[in-house]
Amino acid sequence: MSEHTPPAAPPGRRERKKAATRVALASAALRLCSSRGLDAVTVEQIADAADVAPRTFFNYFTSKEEAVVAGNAASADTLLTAFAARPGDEPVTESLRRALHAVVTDPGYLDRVRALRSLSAHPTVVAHQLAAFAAQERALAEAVVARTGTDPARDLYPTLAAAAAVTGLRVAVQHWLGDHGTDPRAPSLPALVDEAMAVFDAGLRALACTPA
Amino acid sequence: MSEHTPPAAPPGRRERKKAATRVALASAALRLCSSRGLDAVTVEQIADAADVAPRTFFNYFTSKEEAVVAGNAASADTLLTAFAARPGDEPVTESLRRALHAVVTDPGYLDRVRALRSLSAHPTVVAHQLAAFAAQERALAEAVVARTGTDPARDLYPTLAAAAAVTGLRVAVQHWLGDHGTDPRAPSLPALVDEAMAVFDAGLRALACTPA
DNA sequence: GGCAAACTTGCACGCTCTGCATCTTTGCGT
DNA sequence: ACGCAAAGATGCAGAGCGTGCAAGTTTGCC
Repeated sequence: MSEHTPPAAPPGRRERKKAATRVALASAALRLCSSRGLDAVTVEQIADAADVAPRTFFNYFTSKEEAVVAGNAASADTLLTAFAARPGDEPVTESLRRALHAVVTDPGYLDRVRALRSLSAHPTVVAHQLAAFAAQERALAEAVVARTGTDPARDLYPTLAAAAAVTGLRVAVQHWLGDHGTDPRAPSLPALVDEAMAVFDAGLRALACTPA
Repeated sequence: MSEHTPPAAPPGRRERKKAATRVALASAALRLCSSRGLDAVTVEQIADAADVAPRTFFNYFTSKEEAVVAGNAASADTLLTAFAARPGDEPVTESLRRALHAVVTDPGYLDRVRALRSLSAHPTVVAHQLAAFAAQERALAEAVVARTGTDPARDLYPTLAAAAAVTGLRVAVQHWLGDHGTDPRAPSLPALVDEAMAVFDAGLRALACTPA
């Protein structure tokens, strides 16, 4: 997610090491858990794989589940960056659609989605995954507020737009993971995203025209 | 959620006791945690309040969080029942809107929402709350499938419609909880639900007309 | 070099959650 | 009514989780 630090500041060695440790823990967690199964992996094993003490794990994450879904922060960054890169006079829904495309066409994203798929049987993982989505949604809503100058406390629009985008992404990915392999000519992920966003497009444009 | 048991079967004493214990545990968990704070409450205290052994708690729920949000199953039932009660020739979006009204006008629902509000600072509770929403969404999608006869593996519509409804509910409640008390003439919860569903209405109707 | 802040690590402790064995209750047939 | 079998409740033990605390170690900076 977006830290409120100066983005132009070159991160020092300490920051880089911290980030590296975080990534190492998160990827080790995802790799181990998706291959062996969630409950067959202990925090100690994850810490060993990342070459830190077990105690250190809890300086970064409060639970296995949190570490497993931590990679979603990368998608959130992709989404926010891509949204911010769109021209300001473009309709918000179009910017959102393009930003979603940037996410789903990122090869790393698909790898993570596939790895997480095997863990979708674990309710706690799913729960934390949804929490990550919610965080992404909040950040996106803020970006929409910044773009449109609306007041989120008075206007439902930015929250709804962000929710629609994240929901579209979630439904598209869910559907894509579901019937894949069964149907050789199944729609592509970007096409599913388009289909989902098309549903929300008209309504959101209409709402955008009526700020209080 | 809907058990696949014959609905006309009168539940025996055993079933009734089980249901009573479940409710007792869930309400004790919500009451204790919302008043004292989540981490100030142990499973043992919840079990004591429900007058069962600590071990028994885990025969019903796998964690405190799950028990705290268990009351959402009631909302899910309200939603599904209200949706099923709508006439079959009514547009699905209209049925969904009415069903959502049935949920948010249920006084018990508002009590639970308010109680849960104080726990929204705990990431694990929020995560499980979102998981409950997702379960509600899945059940609703099945109901839409049954109503429309669409194929969820091929058609995005039922999943998207259910997701839109639950998202609308979530955004409306979230917004309603946010600026309440600050603005005396804030919109009512049903009005917010209407506003959210209005955004999704046109797009969903258009999609509904183009099944493969 | 040396200081202070930040990070890592080890330790201890209470709580969570599960598997297993046992006991009690419920449902049901005779 | 009796008794059996299934289902639930309970106790116990143990592995693992998650956190506060008090070190030790590294980093940034003057």
